[in-house]
Amino acid sequence: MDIDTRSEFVESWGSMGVLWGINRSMARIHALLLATREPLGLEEITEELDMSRGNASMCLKELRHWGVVRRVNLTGERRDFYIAEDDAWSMLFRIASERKKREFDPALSALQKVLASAGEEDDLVKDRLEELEEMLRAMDRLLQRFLASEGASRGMLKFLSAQIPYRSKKGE
Amino acid sequence: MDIDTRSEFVESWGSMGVLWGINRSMARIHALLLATREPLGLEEITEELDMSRGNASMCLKELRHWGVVRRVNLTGERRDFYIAEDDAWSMLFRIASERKKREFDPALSALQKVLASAGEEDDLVKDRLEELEEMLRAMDRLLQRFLASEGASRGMLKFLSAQIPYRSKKGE
DNA sequence: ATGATTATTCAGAAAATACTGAACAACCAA
DNA sequence: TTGGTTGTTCAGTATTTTCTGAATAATCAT
Repeated sequence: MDIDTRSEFVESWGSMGVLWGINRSMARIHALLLATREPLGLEEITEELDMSRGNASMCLKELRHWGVVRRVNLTGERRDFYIAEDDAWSMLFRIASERKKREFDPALSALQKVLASAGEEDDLVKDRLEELEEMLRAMDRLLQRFLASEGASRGMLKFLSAQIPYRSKKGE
Repeated sequence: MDIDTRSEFVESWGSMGVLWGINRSMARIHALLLATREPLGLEEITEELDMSRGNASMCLKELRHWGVVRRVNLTGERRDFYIAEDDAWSMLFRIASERKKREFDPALSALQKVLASAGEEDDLVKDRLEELEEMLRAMDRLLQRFLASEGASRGMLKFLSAQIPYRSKKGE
């Protein structure tokens, strides 16, 4: 694959990462793995993306935690290698759910509390906040519809997992 | 309105602000104006939210720039006062559009370039990236449908803008 | 065991972001 | 004009976030 094109993709994906709340390094690593056929080792990643081992290691740990990246062992290789999981949806799905829970839902319920306590005399405020609540609920529905589509595009699991000749490792 | 409830709303809205990419101070000011019947002056805002005049002034400038807050003049008052615009949608609409343009669209086109340059031999990568592209386009459609609903909830423009024959005083 | 290789952690450095406050500007009234 | 009041700006500061790199841990071969 064209190397310039790939690095442009890596950087774009890095910028977009903030949209779903992951930092640039994580998103860049994820992009690199997505765009690469072969599993990559820490060495290759730090080299290609020009970042420290420590940072890369931490990012990979988190990416694995989100279920977005998997660690594999190649026969004859001592080092660890990493590949992107096949369903990129899961990243969005999990991270978005998490953020929704942490940031969205509290605001929604606070708003509903305000609404409940707004006396009838507060017409202006009440109308405005009702509109706001409607907006949040619209977002909620939209988000849910989006998240519900997770799994829709599964099924093309003709993926690396099996075909990479690898041996298992304890403590995985 | 219950003061505790209101401040809880202000803080929640502040946290949620980061979701659409505005900072805490801006979102808090916006929330305060949304939850308040009367127009507020700089003084009241800095006092209630405990922030500097400079910060509040800058935030209000930006909020006006996004078309989310309006400046009004009260008869007999020399100072400026501020109210939240009636259609809170516009905030999301404009900010989301902007972010989409800056962060989303470049990633999508970079991805499409990668796809175009991925040779047929790269089956694995290609499949994976096609799935990714599909995901981004799904988000695109969703975002567009959401943004298209702007205007749907207009029409309750029974608002402050002109009427305000008002006189506010410190120590309400 | 020892040494060689690779992985992880985390205290501190660096960078990015947000905020303050004082200087200045704009405005008004007398 | 002057003096008083309010608004805006921005250089510097504070805070938060991200990254580095050296220390440590883990693993493997011999």
